[in-house]
Amino acid sequence: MGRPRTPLLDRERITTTALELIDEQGEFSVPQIARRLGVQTGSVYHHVDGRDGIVELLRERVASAIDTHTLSLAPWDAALAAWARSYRAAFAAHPKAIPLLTTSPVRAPRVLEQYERAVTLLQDAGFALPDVMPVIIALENLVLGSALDLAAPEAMWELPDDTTTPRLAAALDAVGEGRADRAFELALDAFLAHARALQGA
Amino acid sequence: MGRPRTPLLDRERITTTALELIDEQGEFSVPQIARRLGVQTGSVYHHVDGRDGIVELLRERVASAIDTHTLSLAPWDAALAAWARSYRAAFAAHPKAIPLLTTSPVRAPRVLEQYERAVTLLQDAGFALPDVMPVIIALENLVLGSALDLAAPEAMWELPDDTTTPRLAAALDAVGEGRADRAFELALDAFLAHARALQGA
DNA sequence: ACCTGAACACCGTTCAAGT
DNA sequence: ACCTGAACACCGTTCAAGT
Repeated sequence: MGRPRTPLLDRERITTTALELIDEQGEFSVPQIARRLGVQTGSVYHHVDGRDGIVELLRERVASAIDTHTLSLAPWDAALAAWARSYRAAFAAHPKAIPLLTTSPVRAPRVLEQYERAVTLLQDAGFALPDVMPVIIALENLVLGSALDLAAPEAMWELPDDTTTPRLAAALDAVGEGRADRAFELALDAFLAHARALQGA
Repeated sequence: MGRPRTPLLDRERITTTALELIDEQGEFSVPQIARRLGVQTGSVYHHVDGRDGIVELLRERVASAIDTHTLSLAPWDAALAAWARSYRAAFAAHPKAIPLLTTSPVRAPRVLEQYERAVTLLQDAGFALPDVMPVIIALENLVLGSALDLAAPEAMWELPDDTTTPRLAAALDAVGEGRADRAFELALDAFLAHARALQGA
């Protein structure tokens, strides 16, 4: 067949298809993507830096849903809280992708820019320079840890047998639905209170 | 050859070999394990419930390093703090295994028992039942999020170009070595302070 | 019960050949 | 530059055959 008049593939469509596959089945493979797009497996490699490259594109795609406007809010603690919620919501929109995206470092420029702005926010708010990154990383840990919890909703705490862990079962029953959300909000509250204390010192 | 007088394989050695492979290269495969143990690939399946079963064994192995004695400490907040540190340290001992272990639910009895004890600890300390699980899950999120940060040490924040994110680069320089540890301790402090406040209410 | 040896479907990646 | 078609090494899993 050779080169088509107009390209059959592009990074955009490859990323979209990969995300669809993940949303449906929790996984994706290069042959699966090619099949959906009616193309040979090898063709995908002309647009993308291997399977890892596709994961990187997914990271950027998911992160693009984070509302960067949040970092312009005032005061600074409201900005941080809104950013964290939006960050978590972006990942929560694709729960099955979370394991894939949280395991390797952030390189996407779009994401790094957000960290740059967060640093500025905290410096302007009067945080000591050595405190800035620990605060941001602690918040990120909180978001990602909570996102992991979201990734395995009920399964995460599906007990094999109530009789071996009766207290755990009772405690789980007492929380019910918004379990993951409540844990996140609790941790976020804790974090913000501590950050405020740190700002003064 | 048929059945040997004394078994060539057991779950213990399979788990150990898988963990060795992960520590060395960040991955493992069933054929690799078999090769190291001088055995055919298929033989492994006589002792283990597939590749996923090996991951489950790894989860239990790593979790077995958590010091359960910590949950007997007093007062309750000291117990929680020590438990969290030991939990994190157990994962930190095998950083390359973290992505594999944090992505799926906890089923190992050994781990569930610890949660049972944590529930008891908090109930005895006077926490309202609906508050118990959010507190524990928030702490777990903190531990796992921080463990993920440990999994990709320098790589996590290796900036491609200081000029595009100068403030981020400066803030990172200002923290240096104990970056991940400081973020964890900061988040843990925040969490404990908030938990103490919650206990009264 | 436990191991071999072979098989199967699937994967990631590369590459000459075509336009 | 972009796609095909075929190839390669590797993977997870199963299973008859042997002891």
